[in-house]
Amino acid sequence: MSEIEKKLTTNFGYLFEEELISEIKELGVPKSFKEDTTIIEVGDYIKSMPLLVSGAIKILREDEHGEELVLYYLEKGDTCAMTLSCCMGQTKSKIRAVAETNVELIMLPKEKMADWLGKYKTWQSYILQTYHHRLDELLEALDTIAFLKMDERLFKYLKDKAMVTHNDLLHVTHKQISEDLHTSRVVVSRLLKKLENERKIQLFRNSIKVLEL
DNA sequence: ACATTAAGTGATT
DNA sequence: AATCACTTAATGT
Repeated sequence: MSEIEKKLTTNFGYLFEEELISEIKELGVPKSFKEDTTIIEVGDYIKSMPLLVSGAIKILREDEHGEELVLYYLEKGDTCAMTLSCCMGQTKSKIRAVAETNVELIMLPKEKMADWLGKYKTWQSYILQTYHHRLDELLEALDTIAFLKMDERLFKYLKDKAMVTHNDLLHVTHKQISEDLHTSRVVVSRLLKKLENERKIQLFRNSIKVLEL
């Protein structure tokens, strides 16, 4: 049994019945992406659906000028709700997915999606749960942008990032953060300095340590 | 030694 | 919170 198959069993074994797991093993194509590589670009047509086996994926909204904004992260056991709607309809992706860490995926042929919905109860509830979960995350992202001030947004961003990477030391520059939050580098630098004075983080060149988790 | 990139800061809108 | 203009510090060639 391959490494990825083992991980599949550990991460999804309790979710799916054995039959479904073995179908996934048979039909799924393992794929991996290195940190910081783009997995899905805005406008891509989706031909298969990914199951996230390990690592974390950052989901971004992007406007026509390439200006971006982080929406939420996917972690192991998750799948992409955007892909689901793209697989069902024949629409293009409206989001960008970038590997936050090294990532292992299993790509499932989209033709099977509808089949499995009828065939496997566990699959059905997994898909519904995914939609539910994503809708929640999206609302949370909306609240963050609408109601939180920039300094709170920034601190939340850092905490989320530390959470999905399982590491309180973040390798990121002020410029990258400003792009993810869709603001300017100067603002990020100033607010980070403020957070450091409040003993919530520690600043280094090219990295930030989150103290209050 | 020089160029480039990251980060800090005052002033203005 | 954004932008400009400038400085300082670290890093690469």
